[in-house]
Amino acid sequence: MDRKPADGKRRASVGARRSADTEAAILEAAEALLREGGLASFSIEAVARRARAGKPTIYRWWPNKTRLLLDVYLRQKSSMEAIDTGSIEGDCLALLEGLFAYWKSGSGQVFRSVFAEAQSDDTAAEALRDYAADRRAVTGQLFERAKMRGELSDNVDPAIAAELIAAYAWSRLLTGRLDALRQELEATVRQMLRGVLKR
Amino acid sequence: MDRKPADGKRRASVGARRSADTEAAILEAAEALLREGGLASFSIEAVARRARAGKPTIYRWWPNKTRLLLDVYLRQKSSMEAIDTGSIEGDCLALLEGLFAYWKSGSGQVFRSVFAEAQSDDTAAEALRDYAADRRAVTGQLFERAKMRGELSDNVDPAIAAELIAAYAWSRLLTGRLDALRQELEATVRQMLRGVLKR
DNA sequence: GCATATCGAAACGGACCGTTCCGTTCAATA
DNA sequence: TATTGAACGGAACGGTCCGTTTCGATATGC
Repeated sequence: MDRKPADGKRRASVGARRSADTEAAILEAAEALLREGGLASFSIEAVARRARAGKPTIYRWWPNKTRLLLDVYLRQKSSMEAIDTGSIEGDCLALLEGLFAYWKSGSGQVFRSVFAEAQSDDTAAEALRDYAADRRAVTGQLFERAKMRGELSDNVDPAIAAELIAAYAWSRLLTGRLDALRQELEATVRQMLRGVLKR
Repeated sequence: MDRKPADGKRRASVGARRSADTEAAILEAAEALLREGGLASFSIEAVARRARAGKPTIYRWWPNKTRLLLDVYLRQKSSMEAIDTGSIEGDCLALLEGLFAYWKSGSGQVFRSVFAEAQSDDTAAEALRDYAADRRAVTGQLFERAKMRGELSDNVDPAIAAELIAAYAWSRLLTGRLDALRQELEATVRQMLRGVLKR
């Protein structure tokens, strides 16, 4: 007995190894189900059927349904190329238009599912908080740059600005209102940047 | 046979009528479950157990779980007294602080559950859109009033302003970040109202 | 060959949804 | 007051899903 190494680590490679094909098939099936039917049609059983995999195989590599959902979500390449239009107004518009188009292409369903899951699952909530903080940092750079250019007031907090624009985009996604006209987006961005107070 | 009236309408009142006690017990049990454990612990079976009611009784009056959730949600008294501090900055601060305190008192779990449900259920999504539009109208009045007072620029759109502040509050709720310090809220409101552009 | 590890298929217990049946209770009416 | 129809709670149902267990088959390293 006790044939394991003293350090407790499993031996590296005896026996069959994890099938990369199966892993890919599971992730692709899960993503497809989410994009097509959202969280309602996303179940481990449906993923297994579609991937021609066994449920135990899924549970061998993912501890539960939420983790699989998060894996699909985090695996999505942002594919958001760097934004730099030269003005903060142009940057914000490009950000929102790019985001809305990306979400409308199917990824919105995945993101919405993560949001839904995060309302009752702690691990999903934590993952979403981490992701949101990361996005705030990235978007904040747009405002940092604009500040460097002298476009913004000196006492502006880029993190707050990034949070406001992200909150707007998310609320549009989560209430199913991504069909904003260009003109509407322009008015919103302009008011967000200029504020409302009389000057 | 054919003892029903020719117009097909049911007779108004023969037999027992809907028990107001039972209806109240069901709604109270449902609300309590949502406030205590969120959407995860909200099931028709649990509601029936807690309300000492039969499942068929619930399904007799509510077509499905989502409608019962929405009924609990819409029955919550907003209890939000009218806001009028004299300045738009004070109004926005009072709005956010009141909202956060209200949500922290337990109602936040109910609202979060509606948001989660709305990500995969169309009737919940529609109800949420309607509610959001209503809130935009109410909050927009704060900005209308400020405009009347001459506090705001003439070309400000109160609806956009209301949408931005609601989006900020919701994103805080949905990502579990209601613990904003007073100072943080003040900075956010100030930046939202003044904008970020150099003037 | 033999031990180990993976795989898919099938089945399981448990929870829940939404429905059906049953016997009881309640209230309007004849 | 007796009758009648409607609402009630309890029990059970078929179905779906979660997460687990068992099984036989297959792939890999010693």
